[in-house]
Amino acid sequence: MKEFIKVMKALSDPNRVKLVKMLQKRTMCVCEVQASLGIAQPTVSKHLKILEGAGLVDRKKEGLWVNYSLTDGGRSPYAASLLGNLMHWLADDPGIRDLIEKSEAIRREDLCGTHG
Amino acid sequence: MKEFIKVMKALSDPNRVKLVKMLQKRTMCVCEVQASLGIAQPTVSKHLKILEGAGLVDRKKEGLWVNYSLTDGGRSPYAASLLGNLMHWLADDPGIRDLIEKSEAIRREDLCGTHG
DNA sequence: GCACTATATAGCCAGAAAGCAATATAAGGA
DNA sequence: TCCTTATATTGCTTTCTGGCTATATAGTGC
Repeated sequence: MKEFIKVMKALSDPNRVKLVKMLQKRTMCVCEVQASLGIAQPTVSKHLKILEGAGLVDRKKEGLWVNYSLTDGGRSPYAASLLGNLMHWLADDPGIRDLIEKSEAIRREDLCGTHG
Repeated sequence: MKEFIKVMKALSDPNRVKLVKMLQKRTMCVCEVQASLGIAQPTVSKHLKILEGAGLVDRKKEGLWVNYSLTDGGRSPYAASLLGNLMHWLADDPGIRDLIEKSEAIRREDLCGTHG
């Protein structure tokens, strides 16, 4: 039950759902998410932690950056099923459409210092 | 998006999930739910209203009683899908098992005045 | 109309959750 | 080592949520 509630709660926040929808398109680092959603960086980190705790998202540290991507759902059947449904759900939502379009134009190189 | 969030929020509370699992077995009135979950009657009404608002539950007034049942999901594809999944999800959860067993022994006639 | 009963609503409180600014951590390059 | 940078954590404030008691509403039967 606890696992189930964790997944549902994780997907009960608009910003976290948007995050999942963006990660369907590509792996993203924190600063890219921050720029896309227009919220503060610590808030993004918090959201990502909640998604990770629910088994919806994986983190992979690469140099200074941390790359987040959707899980394969292996850790939680609830997460797996919801992620599957979310592949098509909200695809026609205007807010999501705009966000995806916007997020696809965002590159970490343009946001952060000239690291690469 | 709003519709989706409403469904997810509705299913983010343990008592509401338990309620759905009980309604899978049979239609129930408020006082039966109250006795099963062991929470106050107004709290039950509030939960049912949230589930109804998300398109997960239907209400049908019959005399003094109000009978609640699961919807066919026609009002919301999100509700439909989640209700479908919840038919098997949590079936083996010990807490749910006990609750279902307990709730099946509860009859409105034993709870309320000798109305019938 | 009046009494009774099942449910809904209103009002309140404690705890959870989402947001931010400030600070700490960790990794890379000089 | 020291500086810079990307992310995480801390601490705080505000809003939302779940619970309760008390009261209102809506049927039923006299």
